[in-house]
Amino acid sequence: MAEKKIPKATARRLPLYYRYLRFLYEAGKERVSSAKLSEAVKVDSATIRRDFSYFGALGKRGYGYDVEALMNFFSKTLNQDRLTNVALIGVGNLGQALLNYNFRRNNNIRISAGFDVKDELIGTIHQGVPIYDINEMVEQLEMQQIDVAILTVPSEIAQEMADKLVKGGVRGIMNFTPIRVTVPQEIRVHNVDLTNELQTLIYFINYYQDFDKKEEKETSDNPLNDLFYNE
Amino acid sequence: MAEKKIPKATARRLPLYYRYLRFLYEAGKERVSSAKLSEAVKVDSATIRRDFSYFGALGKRGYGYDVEALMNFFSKTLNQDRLTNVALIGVGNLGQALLNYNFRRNNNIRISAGFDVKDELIGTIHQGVPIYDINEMVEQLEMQQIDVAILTVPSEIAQEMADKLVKGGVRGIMNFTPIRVTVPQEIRVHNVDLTNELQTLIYFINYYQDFDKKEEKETSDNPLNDLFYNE
DNA sequence: TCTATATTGTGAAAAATATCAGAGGAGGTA
DNA sequence: TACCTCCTCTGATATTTTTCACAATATAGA
Ligand SMILES: NC(=O)c1ccc[n+]([C@@H]2O[C@H](COP(=O)([O-])OP(=O)(O)OC[C@H]3O[C@@H](n4cnc5c(N)ncnc54)[C@H](O)[C@@H]3O)[C@@H](O)[C@H]2O)c1
Ligand SMILES: NC(=O)c1ccc[n+]([C@@H]2O[C@H](COP(=O)([O-])OP(=O)(O)OC[C@H]3O[C@@H](n4cnc5c(N)ncnc54)[C@H](O)[C@@H]3O)[C@@H](O)[C@H]2O)c1
Repeated sequence: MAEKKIPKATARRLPLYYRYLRFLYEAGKERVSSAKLSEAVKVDSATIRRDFSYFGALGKRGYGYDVEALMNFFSKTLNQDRLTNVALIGVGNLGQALLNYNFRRNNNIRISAGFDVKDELIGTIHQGVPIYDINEMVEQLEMQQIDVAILTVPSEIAQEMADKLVKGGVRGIMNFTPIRVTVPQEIRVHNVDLTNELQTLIYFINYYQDFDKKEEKETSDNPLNDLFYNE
Repeated sequence: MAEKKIPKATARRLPLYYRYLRFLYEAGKERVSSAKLSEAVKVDSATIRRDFSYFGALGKRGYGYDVEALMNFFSKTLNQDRLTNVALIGVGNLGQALLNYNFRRNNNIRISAGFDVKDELIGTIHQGVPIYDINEMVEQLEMQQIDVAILTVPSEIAQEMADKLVKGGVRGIMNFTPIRVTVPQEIRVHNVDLTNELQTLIYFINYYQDFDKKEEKETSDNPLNDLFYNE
């Protein structure tokens, strides 16, 4: 919290930079330029330099950035040294996929508890993660001091579950349901709206197709990967 | 499509508006104001009005918007009347979750073919969707005239698969791998980077506590308006 | 040491997006 | 009809984000 204001757009790209720096480090690379980084993450090199500059002068003119140092810097910035336990609410289709994956490649994120209503799930252990009765959720969240949750329940009960999460002291929710839940302002919700994402993609390819016919040139200077993340 | 330039930020919100309009319509509502819509989708009402205005004057002063008319308008705009077939590349953890879901609530999107290398999957039918050998992909994509693909393969082969998708004539890719693939400029890629998303969320709750975000409405008396979100 | 080369860091400008605020139209009421 | 309330539409403005472009400077090599 010591940093000054880091623009949100920048914050969203940090994990991306970090991931690639780790890759470079593991590949034995010692230095990297913003131009090289740009190729890999598909973000304009000027944007990368600007992003880095919010954290001070991390590079050397005429040289670039030291991979290990930069990686370590972002590791700290992104709390890579501290494990964040995450709760999974709704161990269905999507929930199980996430559970199996469990962010394996990251040392700092781990789903540590699942919650569901299904009897056949309650009490079992999936991938080393215990599944609890949803009725024990508030209690368990508090006991285990979990402050991030992934919401993968049917949309009908999304708001109800969000309320419970808040009661359980959660501070961040990654919401996969199509419902925009209402929570107190200090709670952050990131919506991952896959249907929306796909529909937008379809809209874009049709929109740009028609656009091409009319204004030939438009696409040529259009950077193609605008990272969509969903705000 | 006769529209002039629709801002990308606006385009990304269209499916959200459409979804809620459908909901209102099914609930028998005839009219809706930007303020009411704003509560549900958690987008500032001025932004909503501005978004709509790019498509012309869709509402009436002092009245609001006619739910059915607006819904139908967006239905056309979003190609809801035409089915878009989507290919699923990599029928693993995540792929199967998506396949089971298959965007059921949407009449215009359907995963119509899956591709994988696993012998036990090839030739089978999941949820009515045939799974083909990955080696037949280019051929099948062309034959079935598929132009959108969901990429859920191991990251190591993400680029290779993207190249094949391009060869198969796909115009849009929803990429779940952490790799930013390189494709010709006319191909659109939407990256859904779940790990990034979660790490960003954690970064936000640690560093942004509550700055930004203004006040929020905790209650909604209208049972229709249990639809909400944040950010 | 000097020079050529590479590449950062950052003011300034541009572009994109969000928000404010008020004129004015629409509908309801008496 | 007169009047009140609601709420869109939009010009103006604010904010955020991206990009340009170049002086500054570190390194490598002669
Ligand atoms: N699966 C996808 O590909 C996909 C895509 C887009 C959006 N979504 C959204 O993600 C959410 C989950 O989707 P899914 O396909 O995994 O659904 P699912 O039905 O497979 O899983 C939901 C899980 O929640 C559990 N559940 C039901 N009621 C509960 C309760 N009261 N408390 C706790 N758990 C409860 C169910 O037992 C089930 O295990 C849905 O809101 C869906 O709209 C999913
Ligand atoms: N599962 C998650 O929750 C999750 C979260 C974040 C990111 N991801 C990313 O999504 C992608 C898929 O994840 P997953 O968990 O579903 O992995 P997975 O291993 O379960 O599934 C991958 C599938 O791709 C198939 N495959 C392998 N090689 C192939 C080839 N050459 N051609 C065609 N198919 C091939 C495999 O047979 C398997 O069915 C990965 O890149 C992963 O990093 C997944």
